[in-house]
Amino acid sequence: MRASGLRPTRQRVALASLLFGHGDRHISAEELHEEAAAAGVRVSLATVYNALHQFTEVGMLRILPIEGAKTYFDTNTSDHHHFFLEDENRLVDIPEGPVTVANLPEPPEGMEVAHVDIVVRLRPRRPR
Amino acid sequence: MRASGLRPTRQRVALASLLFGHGDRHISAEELHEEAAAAGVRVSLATVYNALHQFTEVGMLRILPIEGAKTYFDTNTSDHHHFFLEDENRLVDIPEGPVTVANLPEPPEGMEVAHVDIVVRLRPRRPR
DNA sequence: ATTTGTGCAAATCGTTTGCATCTGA
DNA sequence: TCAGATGCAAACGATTTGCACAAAT
Repeated sequence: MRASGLRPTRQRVALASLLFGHGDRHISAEELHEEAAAAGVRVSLATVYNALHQFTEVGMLRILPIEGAKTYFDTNTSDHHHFFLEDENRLVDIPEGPVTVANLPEPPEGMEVAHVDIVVRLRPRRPR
Repeated sequence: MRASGLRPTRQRVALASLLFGHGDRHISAEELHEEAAAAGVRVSLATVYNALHQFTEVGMLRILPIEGAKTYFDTNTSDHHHFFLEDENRLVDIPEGPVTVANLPEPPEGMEVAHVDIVVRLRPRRPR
C-alpha cells in the first residue's frame, strides 16, 4: 500500500483487510460500509468511496462492467470474466480457464488495451 | 411495434423513429429527450425512460455494459462489441467482424446465454 | 367503456463535494 | 509541522414514483 503511494491510514488499512481478507469478491460502497460497521470499524461512507476509488486507481480493485445504478468493485484484478444473471441482477465469476478472445481488431493509434471484459448474460431457459 | 405488444402511441412512435432513423447509436435518456425536443416532439422525460425500458424489454434496444451513473442504450442489438476509451468515458463500436470468444464454459443448469458483451478497455499508450 | 400511457412534480438513491477537524510522516 | 485524510451534512444528478388526466383499443 505504501508502495502505491497511499498513506496507510487506519481506515484504509481496515478497509483493505475487509476487502482482501475473504477471497475474491464483488462489492459495492454501501456493502463495504456496512461490513466495516459490523466489524466495529468506524469509517464514514465518504471515506469508503474515496478508498474504493483510490484502490482502483492503483490497480488493487477493478470496476465491474455492469449497467445499473450502483458501482461494484471486484477484488480480483486478474484476467477473468463474468456471468451476469439477468433475473437476479447478479454477477458470478467465470472460473479462470481457457476463455479466449480471438481476432480482436487493432486498437486505434496511440491507444493500448488496458484489459478486456467479457460478460456472458444469462437468462432462465425459455420453455419451447 | 404492435407485434411486441406495445401500443403505438404518438410518443413511442416518435421516439422510435428518432432512435432508429439514424443508424446505430449509443444514447442516454437525457439525450433522447433533448433530441425529441429539438425535433419538436413534446414528450416528458419520464415517458422517455419508460419507452427506453420497454423497447429494451422487447429486444429493440440493448443496455450498454458500462459502469457509471448514466445508462446508455444501443440501437444495434446484433452481435457486436465495444471499445471503451477510458480517458473520455466513451464507447465505440468494434466493427462487425471476426471477433470470437472461444472456450466459454457451459452456462449453469436451466440457464441460457442471452448474449455476450465484450468491452475492450483502451487507454492512451504509456510512454516507456 | 376500459385499459394503458402520459406528464408533472415530488421523492428516492447512489455518489460527490465543501469545509472544518484530525493524523500520519 | 503540515500535506494529506477523514467525517459530516448538504448538494447533486440520474432515475423512479404517485396520481390526475388523456388517448388507444
